[in-house]
Parts: sequence; C-alpha cells; structure tokens
Amino acid sequence: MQMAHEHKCCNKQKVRLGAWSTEEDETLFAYVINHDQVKWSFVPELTGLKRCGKSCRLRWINYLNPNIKHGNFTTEEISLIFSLQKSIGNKWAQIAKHMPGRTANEIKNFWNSKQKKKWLVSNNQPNEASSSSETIHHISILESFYQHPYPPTYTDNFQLNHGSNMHSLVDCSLNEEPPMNQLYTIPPYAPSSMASNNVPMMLTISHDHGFLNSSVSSIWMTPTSYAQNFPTGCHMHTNLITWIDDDQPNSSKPLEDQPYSSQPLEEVEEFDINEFFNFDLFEEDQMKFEASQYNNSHVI
DNA sequence: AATTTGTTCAACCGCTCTGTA
DNA sequence: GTACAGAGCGGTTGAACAAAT
Repeated sequence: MQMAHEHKCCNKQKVRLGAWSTEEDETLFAYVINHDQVKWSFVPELTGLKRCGKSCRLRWINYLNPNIKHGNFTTEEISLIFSLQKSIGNKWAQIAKHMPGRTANEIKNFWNSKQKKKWLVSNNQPNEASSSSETIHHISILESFYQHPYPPTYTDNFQLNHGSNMHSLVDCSLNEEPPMNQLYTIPPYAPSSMASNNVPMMLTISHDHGFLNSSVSSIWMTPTSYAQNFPTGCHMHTNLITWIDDDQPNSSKPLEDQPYSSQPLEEVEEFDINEFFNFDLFEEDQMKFEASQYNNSHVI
C-alpha cells in the first residue's frame, strides 16, 4: 500500500493508492450491494474509505462485482475476442458487452499480452515467444483468423444482403465443425492481403428449414469483386446466430438494431448447427484453396 | 539457492463523453 | 450555447509472482 497523497481528481484530497485491503473491499462491497444507484464520487465520503471515487468504481467493476467471471478465458471466448477486435478495434468496453462476466480491463490485458507474443513470433524471436504451449495455442488461433483461412470443405448457397440493392449469392465454405460461440469463415478464397472492410452486414442463410440470421464481422473483397461490389468472403459469429421468421424483412441496419438479435445466449446455444451442415474434409478442396491463395498473392 | 528475466493483471492516469444547470 | 461535474474509457505502469539461468 502506498502512502496517502494528493490525488489530481477528488479535489486533491489525501487518498490511498495501491492494492486494496480486505477491509476496504468489504466496506465497498457492503455499500454497493445495498444501493441501487451509486454516485461514485460520494462513495468515499459515505463509506469512510480513503480512496478516490474513481478508484472505488474501478475496484467494483473490475473485481468486486459478483457477476464477474474469474479464471482463464475459454477457447470460445478467445475466438470471440480476436474476431471482435478485428471487427471494431480496441473498443474493450464494447467487446466486454459481448462477453457476460468479463471485464474490459481483463480483455484488454489478455489482448495486450497476446499481441506482444504475436509480435515476437512474427519477428522471429522464438526464445521469448515460445515459452509455453499455451502461447503457441493462442497464437495459432490468432493466425487462423488473421492470415490463414482454412480450406473449404463444404459448399452451400449463402445469401448476402447488403444495403438496399445488393443481393448476391456466394458459395459457403466451412473449415471444420464450428462449436457454438465460435467464429467461422465463409468462404476462405480471398487472402487477408486483399482489401477488406468492416461494414456491418446481415447474412441470411437460406435452408429448407427456414432462415438463419447472423452478424458478419468482416467482409473480404477481391479486386474484381470490389469493383462489382460483390463480397467473396466473410466471418460469422455462431454465437450470434438466431432464428428469424420467414417474413422478417431484410435490412441493412447494424445487428444491434435488429429486434431478433437480442435473443438470450442460452437459447442460441441450443441450436445444433450440425443438423444443417456436413463438415467432412475434402483434400481436393484444400488443394484448390491453396492454389487460389497462391494465385491471388501473385496477382496483387 | 540466488539472481535475473519474463508474465500477469490490478490499479492509476489523463482524456473523452454525457448529462445537467 | 456553454461550463461544469461525474462517469466511462483505453493506454500504461509497476508490484507480485513464475520461470529460467
């Protein structure tokens, strides 16, 4: 615990800094849990804590809040962090909203540590970067999203509805059986070196059974398709898949504005994607994919 | 066993955003 | 329209711990 000193906020009152004691935690917890509306700037005065109001707020939202899920991130959560970071950048608070129980600070810390490791790997500094198998695992996940879309294994028709006029059919390819709460790639023909944008889009998958709806986090455009305003690939979050009524009108609004996107996650997770897709791996597709990647990299 | 180096994560800082008078 | 206060956010720091030497 650091000595009390003048804080720049809090009217320059003397406040304590550093790690919180058990007693301080108990005091803050007891106060917040018993008050619906907390005015953080008044908390030190009302509780007797020698802390800045901002510090109290931070302690609550990052540690004391009983809704926080402590412990390591799951593979699904890591996937979601990578895909959301790619979509919206370092908007940690927004990313945290997609991950109940996780704090923006926790996600930011995770991202920063993994980014550092990725940098070390990309700069051929294996001694530092390969210090644990966990590191390699995380980096392989990251690489798969950023650089190496996996080979296509299955083809279906996916209907992309973009803006008011665009209404295009593209082939769908899935690299492997995607667990729920996972991101997968449709289709992986365009390498990441090609132009991409992050325009929010709605992806409608047409099937005999009705319609599936999902957010698309990023769209790939080849030079040709870009000229034609025709996306060749996209990322899709399986955890955001929801059923919609057949008469639900298509819309170009962002997902959060869609009434059917607010379905509880528990309901979403009950959906079994295996009922509708066959994820068998075909070697021929893999070769075709590798060839297209090679060709594209030499065209650009 | 002691020291150095690397990693994690809680906490701080300063800035921006938002609501209100 | 503007000034102010409080809340929120993202970048950064540094203490504590773990791993390597």
